Amino acid sequence: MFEKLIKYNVAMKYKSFTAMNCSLAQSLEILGERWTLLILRDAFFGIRRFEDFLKTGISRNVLASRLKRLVEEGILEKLPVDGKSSEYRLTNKGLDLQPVLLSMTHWGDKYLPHPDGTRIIFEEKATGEPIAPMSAYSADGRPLIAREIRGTAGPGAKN
Amino acid sequence: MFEKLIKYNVAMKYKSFTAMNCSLAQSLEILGERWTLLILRDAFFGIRRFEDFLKTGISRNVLASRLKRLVEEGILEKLPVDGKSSEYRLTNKGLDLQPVLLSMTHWGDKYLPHPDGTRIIFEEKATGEPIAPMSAYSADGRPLIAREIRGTAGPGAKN
DNA sequence: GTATTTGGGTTTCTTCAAAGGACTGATAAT
DNA sequence: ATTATCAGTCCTTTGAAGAAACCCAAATAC
Repeated sequence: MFEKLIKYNVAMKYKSFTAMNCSLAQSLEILGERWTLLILRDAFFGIRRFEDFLKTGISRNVLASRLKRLVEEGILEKLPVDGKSSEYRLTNKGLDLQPVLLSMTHWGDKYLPHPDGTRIIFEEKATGEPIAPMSAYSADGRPLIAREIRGTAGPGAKN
Repeated sequence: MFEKLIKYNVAMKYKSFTAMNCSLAQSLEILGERWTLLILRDAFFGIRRFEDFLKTGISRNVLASRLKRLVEEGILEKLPVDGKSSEYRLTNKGLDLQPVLLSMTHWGDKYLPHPDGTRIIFEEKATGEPIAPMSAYSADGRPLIAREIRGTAGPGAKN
């Protein structure tokens, strides 16, 4: 009689992607919430404080909820600073999201451009040269386009 | 008197990212809606029909709304098939999203793995070799980690 | 040639999440 | 002791997701 309540209502939320057994779905379960990737973008640009993340335009309650989740997932770490406030910093897991952010940014640069030109140029610190546009590469370093790649089931594929 | 209606209610939705003048925000305005990237994943795996996209678990009304948007944005094209049904296919603009999907998938492979191993292996059709993990590269082809890259204002930066 | 199925949606209803503003509590500065 | 700052929480309103029912045109079955 209460099965439905117990099974569905305990933590009822938007339909979860985790049952999909697809790494993209697993990633989107965390990264796909509204504002999350923009918060991470800010983190990559050096933002660390709650009040500074707010300036992006997110509301306080949503920011609090996203930061909590990102800390739980080990993407950000929360560090207390002189008793009063605290800082959020990217972990290595978070830093490894840079290809995700760069891919989306480059795609936006190409297809949804600003009339005056590129908004932000990503360059190698050491040389000052712009980085290459994000692309897939073969194991031996040749750029690959979509049609040259196929997906095949690996050991963790749906059984 | 009707200004508010006209300005805000015509296409009132969640707070838009388009005013941010950031290519990532522009991309997320389209790609950041729930289910959108999973629909595109399916499209990359060859799904083309409404009823087949449904099998991912999305509900009909949301699927209809996402497909409509993706067609409007030129990411998918809708082609009539023998009078009755129709097909959705990736355009070049859509195919260019592969780095986005691969980056998220590789990150998920690494940090949210299936206990049995990789779920889907992406390989080069011509050689059968797995592709390289997604990474940023310098203009001359050296892989770059997050800390080696910085963003600087380009001509389209906020004025 | 009418009846049924199929593909591709739309409508309606309920529930959940985002937006936004007010409020809180703990530390720090005056 | 009073005010300001930082980092949240709480509350209300509104929009979007989920689910199921309904719709309609074309094809197919009988």
